[in-house]
Amino acid sequence: MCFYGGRGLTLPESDYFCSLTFPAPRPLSKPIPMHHLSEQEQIRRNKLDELRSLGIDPYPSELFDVNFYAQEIQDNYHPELNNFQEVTLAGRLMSVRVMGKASFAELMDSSGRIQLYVNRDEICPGEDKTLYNAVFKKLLDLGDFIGVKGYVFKTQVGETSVHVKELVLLSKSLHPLPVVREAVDEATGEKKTYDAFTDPEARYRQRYVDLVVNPQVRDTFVKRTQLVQAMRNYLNDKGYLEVETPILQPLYGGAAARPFKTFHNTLDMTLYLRIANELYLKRLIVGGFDGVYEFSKDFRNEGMSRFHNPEFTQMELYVAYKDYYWMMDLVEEMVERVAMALHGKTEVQVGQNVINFQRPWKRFTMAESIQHFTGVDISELDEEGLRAAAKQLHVPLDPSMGKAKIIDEIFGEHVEPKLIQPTFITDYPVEMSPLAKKHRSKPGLVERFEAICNGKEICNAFSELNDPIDQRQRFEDQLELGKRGDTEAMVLDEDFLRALEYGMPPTAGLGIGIDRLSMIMTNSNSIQDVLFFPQMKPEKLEKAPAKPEADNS
RNA sequence: GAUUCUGUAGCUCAGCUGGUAGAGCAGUACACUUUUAAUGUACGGGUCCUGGGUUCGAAUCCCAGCGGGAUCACCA
Repeated sequence: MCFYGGRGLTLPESDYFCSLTFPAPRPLSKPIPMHHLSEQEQIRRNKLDELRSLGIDPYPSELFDVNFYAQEIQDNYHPELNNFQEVTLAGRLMSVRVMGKASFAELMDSSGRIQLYVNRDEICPGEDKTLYNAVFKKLLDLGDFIGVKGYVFKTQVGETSVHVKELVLLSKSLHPLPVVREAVDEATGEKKTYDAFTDPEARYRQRYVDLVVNPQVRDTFVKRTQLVQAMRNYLNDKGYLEVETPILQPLYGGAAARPFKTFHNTLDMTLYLRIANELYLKRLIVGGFDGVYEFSKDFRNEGMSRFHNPEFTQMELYVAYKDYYWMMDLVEEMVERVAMALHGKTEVQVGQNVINFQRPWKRFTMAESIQHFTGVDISELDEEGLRAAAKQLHVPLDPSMGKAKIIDEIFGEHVEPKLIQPTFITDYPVEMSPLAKKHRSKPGLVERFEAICNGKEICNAFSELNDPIDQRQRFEDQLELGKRGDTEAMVLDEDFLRALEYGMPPTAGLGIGIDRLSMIMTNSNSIQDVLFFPQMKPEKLEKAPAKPEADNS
């Protein structure tokens, strides 16, 4: 069966490379005056025409079945085994070294790279040497997708290579890729990279280019996905239900943050993009599920930094009949498992530090941690005393700050940045946690913990507040804050209160920042490095020619 | 939002006290049948982010704007 026709310059005996009737050459493409073309871009466009005039479709439709990937050949080829003697590979052409009638090239597929050996008389066994002399040497460019068939061997210098017997163009690249090259320094044995594609703006805007030329970027995103999969597997094994809740919400809730606002035309109403999942997931616990979780994009209309993107990913989990101590155990186990899944060990290099996620993690109450790092015992202090302590510790305050906020400032200034190894901080002031249950024995505190790692919070969890009367009071306190101008104060969600009134079992809840955890697990310095397409201002592109207005008459 | 650095060829970067731009890689052409940052020779390639200003003359100095990075503030 021939399912790969349309190639004029390929070998007829191959399934993939069979020759059928040529497609009629299209009219030569003229330079399209959409934007300024560089010399190299124009040359590549000209090559399209030349290819078509040779009967070669630069964008063939037929599938191209590969039977191996570059990496598995690199890993498993042994000359004495004489394996990989019929391989079909496809990928981008990343380098070419022409040496007369033979050439070396590098093919990159989704797994990695492998060298190709292309010999004129092997790919052109007959009189016609056009495929080699014209197509391969002149009309192919770095970045083009090609397919090859051949056998694997080792060159004299020991490089595992594919001896190409057949070669086809699968897709022409019109935009030159950055040419990044690597070499091993003979003196030091270190790998050196030349002309790396490093400009952050270009890398983030054109992530596709970043992914093509920077293999470590690809690794980072694969690890991010593995992280999510490891968590999902863990939670599924426990029998919890993955669910989906609304992103467009008439009321936003579950966190202290400013929302994005949008509008639904048919309903004629304002909607908000969710800032957290909490209130919907708890409704599902009310509804009778024992354990529910959601990986969710949340949206917060706030400042951006290397730790903040306007949309970010959280995993929230709620489990009935549990409390926050139980949830700490779960977090330890789950994150340890993530580290193992990604690195095969519990230690992870992050910047200058090696972070060890092995259980058990250290646990301090917030007051203990402050005492440990500052020597000040805040647990018995009133607002006046806290203010004095903050001043002594050089923590800047403003007069509007209450007791809880002052404690939070001291903690943020003197404790959090020093917690490098994963550490649980427990028992927060009630004013900062309007959705958490009051502590069973410590007045003024709630049953809440955060896990801090590398100086940053990676998760936040409580014994969930399920007393509807208390919850209403907390919401009303938030409304007061809102009236006083706190733009992040929570709004009162009457339906959520109604749900609690029906009764919610004691429940432990968790929110874990997937982007933050990904940064740590991949040793990334910026959230932009763990988001494929971080939010950026629009790029100034040259204007396309004005489109005629659609005729709606 | 504040401070600061930054924007030059497809990529990485030079470009001094102002005189209309250079290098390496990439590209084009030729040579070369096991190379590997292949090599050799030759040749092309620029809206110096944008707009003003100063000047005989601006990539360079000044002002404004746009984009980006870093740090800080708010936040996860």
